[in-house]
Amino acid sequence: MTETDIAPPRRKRAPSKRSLETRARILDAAERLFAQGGFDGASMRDIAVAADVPVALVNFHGGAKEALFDTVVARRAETLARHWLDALESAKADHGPLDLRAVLDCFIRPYLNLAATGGAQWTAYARLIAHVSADERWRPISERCFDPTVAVFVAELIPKFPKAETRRIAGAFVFSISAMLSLATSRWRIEAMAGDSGEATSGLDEWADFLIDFCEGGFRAALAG
Amino acid sequence: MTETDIAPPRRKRAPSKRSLETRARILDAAERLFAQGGFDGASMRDIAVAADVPVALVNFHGGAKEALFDTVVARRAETLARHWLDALESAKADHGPLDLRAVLDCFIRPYLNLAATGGAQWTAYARLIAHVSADERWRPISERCFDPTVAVFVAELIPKFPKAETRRIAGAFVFSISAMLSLATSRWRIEAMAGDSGEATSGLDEWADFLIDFCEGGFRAALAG
DNA sequence: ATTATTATTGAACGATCGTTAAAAATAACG
DNA sequence: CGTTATTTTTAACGATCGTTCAATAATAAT
Repeated sequence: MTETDIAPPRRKRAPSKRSLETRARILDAAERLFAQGGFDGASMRDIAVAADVPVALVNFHGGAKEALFDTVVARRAETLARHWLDALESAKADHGPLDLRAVLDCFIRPYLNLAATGGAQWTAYARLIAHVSADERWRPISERCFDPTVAVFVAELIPKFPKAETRRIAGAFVFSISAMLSLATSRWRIEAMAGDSGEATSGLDEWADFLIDFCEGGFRAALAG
Repeated sequence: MTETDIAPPRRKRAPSKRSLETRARILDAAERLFAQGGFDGASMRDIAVAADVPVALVNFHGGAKEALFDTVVARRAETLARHWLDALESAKADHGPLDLRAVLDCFIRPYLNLAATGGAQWTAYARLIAHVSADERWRPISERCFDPTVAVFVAELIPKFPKAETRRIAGAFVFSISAMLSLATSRWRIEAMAGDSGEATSGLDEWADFLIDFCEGGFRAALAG
């Protein structure tokens, strides 16, 4: 029982509708700005301006800055995890035991779909995850919000490579995750590297298929035998 | 001829040896702290303390903060590029025309080698590159310092996939780069995901081979046909 | 409608930020 | 050595940072 285990303050009344809207507006603004500039790149005042509220309200609804960051990341984590796990379960229900590609598909496609077609907030959240994933400082958040789901997928892959060490399967999955995040956060880089040539712009599904091809081939080649 | 094209101030005397040492100490400290916390995560005062100099000296030797960041990134860029291109040329000289794996090897291994065995400063620099690569804000630096070399490698790969669009080859290379950076910056994540099991820790070369296997397989699978 | 609780506001706190200016010290050159 | 350019130091500037507090307004509960 450390000092951090303080009991949450007891509420005596339900929060008003307006208050909930304000809170949501603040969290949305924080999500957008944190996604854009990371934790240090967004200030509480920037967030307040973006949410169109006085600065003190950000502290009131979000707590201290680190707590706000934590709240913003955690807010959609469960929904995203459910998307991931639902994809896994419904794929199993539809096609029986899953092969490697199907497992990768269940991880990559829901994320890219939400990032591209889930609205501006999910687009921001997808970028935010990249920040959390890149900075060791947020490892506790990662462990709490994402690692459990990732562990499910890794566990799903282990029996498919009976001769491979778990460490390597996890490594290949980390490679896949980083490639996935790079696709969501820096497609501009890819398009730029291909030159200004007017090649037809690819859609989401095309890139998703391409990425899944890449990861599947990577898994097979790196864990063969 | 814009206002930014100001002529560099003419020197009338050679810089002293002590001054060069101080400058190097400052750039080294900035490199370490920028690598750790990114541009916004490191303050000029932190850098000054780490370099054991007064704050004003950081400005004197490094200029404004953005210029300092730029200088730090550019400082080792040429050396790294030469490592990359030398690997390419000497591999060609030794084995004639290179296959896919050899090209990937020439890109991945020099980077990982420098990151792991090039000393603390190169380890920091390897992490710094990940920051530059992840933040669109530093795209000009990327374009100037790294994109030319990357373009050489992509050009080397194009004839190996005559039926593939350049955009896709570039995409697969970006996937490979992000996986490579993730290996240099977050091996802790991989080791953590594999569980606390006491599996023997892998060395650099083992992980490098593994990553190259992964990328080669990814390229072949994604660009097949 | 009254009251108790929550939400919002405006202002301010101390700390730290990047940057600059002017002396003081150091090193290079004639 | 004496002179001059360069480097280092010390101190301070204004701006912005995260956070807090006392007030006022708004709202749910009685």
